[in-house]
Amino acid sequence: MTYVRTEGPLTAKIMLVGEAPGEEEDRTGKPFRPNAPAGKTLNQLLAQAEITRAECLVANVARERPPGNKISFYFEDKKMTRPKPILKDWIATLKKEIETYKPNIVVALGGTALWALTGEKGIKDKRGYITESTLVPGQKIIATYHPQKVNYEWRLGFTAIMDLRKARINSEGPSMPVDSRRLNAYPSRLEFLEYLKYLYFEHEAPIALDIETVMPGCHIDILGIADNPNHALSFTFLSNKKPRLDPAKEREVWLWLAKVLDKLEVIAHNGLYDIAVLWHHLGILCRKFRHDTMIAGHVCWPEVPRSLAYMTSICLNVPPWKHTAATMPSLYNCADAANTYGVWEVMQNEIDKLSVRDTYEFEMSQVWPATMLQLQGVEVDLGRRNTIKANIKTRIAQLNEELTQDFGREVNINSPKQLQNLLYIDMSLPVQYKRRKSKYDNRKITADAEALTKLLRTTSNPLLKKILEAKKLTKLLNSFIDIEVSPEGRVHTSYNVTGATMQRQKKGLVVDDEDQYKSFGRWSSSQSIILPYGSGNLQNVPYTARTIYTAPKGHLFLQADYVQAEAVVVAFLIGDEPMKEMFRKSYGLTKSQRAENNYDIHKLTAHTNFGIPLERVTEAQRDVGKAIRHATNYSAGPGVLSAKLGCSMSEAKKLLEQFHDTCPQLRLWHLRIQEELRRTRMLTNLLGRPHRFLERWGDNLFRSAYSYKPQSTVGDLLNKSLVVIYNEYGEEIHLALQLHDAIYTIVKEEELDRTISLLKESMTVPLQVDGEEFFIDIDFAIGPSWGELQNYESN
DNA sequence: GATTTTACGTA
DNA sequence: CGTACGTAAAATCT
Repeated sequence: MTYVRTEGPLTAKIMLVGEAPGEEEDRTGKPFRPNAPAGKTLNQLLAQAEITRAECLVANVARERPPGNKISFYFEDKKMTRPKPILKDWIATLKKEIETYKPNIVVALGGTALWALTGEKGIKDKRGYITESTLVPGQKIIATYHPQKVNYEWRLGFTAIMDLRKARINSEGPSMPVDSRRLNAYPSRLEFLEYLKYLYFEHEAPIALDIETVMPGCHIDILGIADNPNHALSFTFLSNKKPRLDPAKEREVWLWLAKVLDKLEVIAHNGLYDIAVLWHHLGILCRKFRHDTMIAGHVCWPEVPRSLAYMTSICLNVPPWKHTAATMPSLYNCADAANTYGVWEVMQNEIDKLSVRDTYEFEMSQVWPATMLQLQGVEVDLGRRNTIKANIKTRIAQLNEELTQDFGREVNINSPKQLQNLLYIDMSLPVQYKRRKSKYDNRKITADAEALTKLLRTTSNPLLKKILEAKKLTKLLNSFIDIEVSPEGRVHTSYNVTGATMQRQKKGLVVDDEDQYKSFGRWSSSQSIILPYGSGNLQNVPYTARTIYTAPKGHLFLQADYVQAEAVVVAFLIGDEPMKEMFRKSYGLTKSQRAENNYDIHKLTAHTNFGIPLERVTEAQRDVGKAIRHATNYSAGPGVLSAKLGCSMSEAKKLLEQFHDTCPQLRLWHLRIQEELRRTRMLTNLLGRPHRFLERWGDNLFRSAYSYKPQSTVGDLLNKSLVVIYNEYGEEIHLALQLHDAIYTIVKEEELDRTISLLKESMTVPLQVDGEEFFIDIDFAIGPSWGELQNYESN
């Protein structure tokens, strides 16, 4: 084993510390070799951060390559907190090197280096902030992701580059950055009142607002305001969930706050939450909420985390503070407010630099209908709900009883493990594997619905049919029928304008959630933490469960949905003339008129694919057309198609080839998308929303990119209409739900036709591809509940 | 008790 | 080698 020495000029301002040598490092005795993956990536990241590697000291914590490149080898315990003696020695060496060479800043590359320098774990939360080392007290450090982690998760490269830039900026001297913020976390009531009066009478610029809330119910316990990035006050209303002030005195504070919020423009981070709570609990309308840093983050960097802690690490040079949430909540809140202000100033520039102001304002305008929909909720017909619930329960019990008889014992079919054992061991059925995302992934045994369906098809075993039915009903019951409703008999959902959920309840606290953060401009829907009633997500309720949502007496559920929206966009984007022709001809026709004329995209696909005259395409052939169209639009493979159609792989392959022969435009368009990506890694949808893709160059990136323009155009189109309906006709149109390409309203029967014409007018928005204008048709359907909608053709 | 995995609902 | 989203129950970890 070669000892890998620290490399670079001894007078370096920046010292980079990695984890351990790899194969190439072991061979050459030098750290981060450019011909090894991690070294290559490190060099790329440094170049982008404008750091000259030759001017840096480069070291590793461990000086010899561990077996299998596994750093855990050097630890006594699995959690990697107790180093073995050899690692202790190396850390002592590192300490000595830092003390001797005195770099201005040490960059910890990855979790192991962070731990060695500070004793702390959790690179994701600790990265991006300038802190002091505990290994060498007084030594300035910053942590970022290890280059090898960036290799595995390419999108982290953006973050690593930003962190390295911060390191460069902080490398001019050894001293810690000056923190000039004045955070007043414990003002007296009079002091806070004075501050509110000052804001009301003298302050003119926007203020940043942040609230902390306690569960259950999201009552405000702390409220912070910043009037600039360096000055904030936080006032505590509740301690141990009890008011600190007597009601009259507390009311005075809220009254002044309401006056301030009525006068000054407000900046917030995920202000959707704050304004909903202020309105719901206090009746305070934050009418000048104009700026949101989370929305700014989403618009500027759609594939990057959007929590305040993350954005602050990228935008500002302030100390970390999120760890103070539990111990010093008011100071934490105060820093939240100040940092929100600071991030906002930076993002203002970024918005203009990236020319995304229109998209930003567009997302801001969605805040109001989203808030209204969350607080309003949807009524549940409890009588109906209970009937359905009882019926499903009876059927499940019956099926379970039969299955127990059939198996000769009790089997929990909702347990993947038990079901697999039953199918593949007890019943000796052929083992089914999950479709892999990549051929390099391991094959995984599965007993999911797709596997069961396939087994049912090949073996015709009636047990499988029962299992499928029981599983489906259990899901329906647990997720969508057996739900808790509010005392008012309603359910609520939180619509997330920036796509993925950003906050959720954890141990009673509201925390940021950063697991997923990619969004193409469509809203997501999740459990409202203010009004936690219902199944949470209202965008995935199955048709059978929708019947429990009924319109009040004398009212109807009205659905307005864009017809074949994504397919229309695809047709015009790829320049498929027969498809465009069909959509042009059918535009403005009613559903029945389209049917009479065989204006049907899937029939058309079957027609071009099999050469069958349009009017002679059978239902079965149409289904094949539909499956092919679906598969090809999103560049799915033959595996998906064969599963969908229940045909063999070779048949599916043939169908796909046939499709591409008759519709070469699609593949050409895919190539054009690749070319567009190659130039700037940016795609812009038909409504001007840009999206910068951060994933590694390859098929996954391409597939994601192919779906971007159609999906996000339709999402934006619908939200654009929704905002118009809310702003222009909010008083007379009762909006109920948003479902990506459909808007649901509740109407009085006598106002049906007028509402339809207003909706039609608001939803008719022109789109353009290469100067050619087109529209997407709108269909209407009505019914007594969300689940019983019938096509409605008004005059 | 907390976190991860598996499965599954919608567009 | 569809994508995107959120949630429930089981499995697994600590």
